[in-house]
Amino acid sequence: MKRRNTPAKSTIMTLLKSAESALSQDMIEEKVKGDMDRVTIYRVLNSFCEDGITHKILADNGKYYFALCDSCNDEVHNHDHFHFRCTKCEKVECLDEQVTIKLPDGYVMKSINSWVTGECKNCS
Amino acid sequence: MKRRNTPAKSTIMTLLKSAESALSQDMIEEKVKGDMDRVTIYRVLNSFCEDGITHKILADNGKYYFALCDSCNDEVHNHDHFHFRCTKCEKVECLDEQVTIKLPDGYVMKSINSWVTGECKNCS
DNA sequence: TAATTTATCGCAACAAAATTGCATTAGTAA
DNA sequence: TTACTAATGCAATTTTGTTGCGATAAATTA
Ligand SMILES: [Mn+2]
Ligand SMILES: [Mn+2]
Ligand SMILES: [Zn+2]
Ligand SMILES: [Zn+2]
Repeated sequence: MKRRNTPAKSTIMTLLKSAESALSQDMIEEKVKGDMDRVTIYRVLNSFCEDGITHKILADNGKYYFALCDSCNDEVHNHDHFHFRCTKCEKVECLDEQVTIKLPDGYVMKSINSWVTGECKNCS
Repeated sequence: MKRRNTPAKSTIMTLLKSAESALSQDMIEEKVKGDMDRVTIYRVLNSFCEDGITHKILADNGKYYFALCDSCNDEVHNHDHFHFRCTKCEKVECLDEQVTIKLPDGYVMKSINSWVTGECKNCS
């Protein structure tokens, strides 16, 4: 299954690159409304994730946010940092601060998903 | 809007009380299957949350989990601890460890939602 | 450049989860 | 008992995401 470059992919990729924050499914859908089909957006985003170009994170509002992978390698996505979601402007960003936790004996950690909700520095 | 005591509410409340862990929407639905309508379950759970009797937390598997509020009072719900979800037995539990984070200047925290996924001490 | 291959697209249909509207039932207080 | 209306069950609807399939077009080859 060889990938092909298409207008749909370029458009979405440009959106993700120009976004200073992670974009949710419906934010993307809103921005490209009319230009491409709903299904195409889903498929493009999924293919990006499959290819390790983006990752999706589930926020505490129930929505998936997509972001370009930066310091991730092909195999390992590293997101053990806090994510911040602003309830005013709805922007999502990765915070520098790493999540640290000491689990009780016998517990094995596979992944972490930590969200802080509030107001960002532009909105507070 | 005065609340009333009904069989549906008692049933669900009993389930929550007897559960040693938080229950997801569909776990509850499974247990009361046939006894009451799906819609009623949704409405009962929502009313519990509105009244501050329970809180719901969105897990990183996309499901909502409901738990009785323990050390919360009417106004303030305090859940700034890590939640653990076991991928084998699917149990969800609140960990003792508090989440600590120092936000960058200008950021205001409203709430925290932190999940660790892995294997619990019974399953590892 | 033209033909070939098949990834991708758009559209319709489908599916699952949750919500809403409304007529009926039943909890509560007078 | 009666009156009031919260709560319920059921159907319809909304929301979100998936699947199937014929048409389109990106990439490769001739
Ligand atoms: Mn990544
Ligand atoms: Mn609570
Ligand atoms: Zn903001
Ligand atoms: Zn377990």
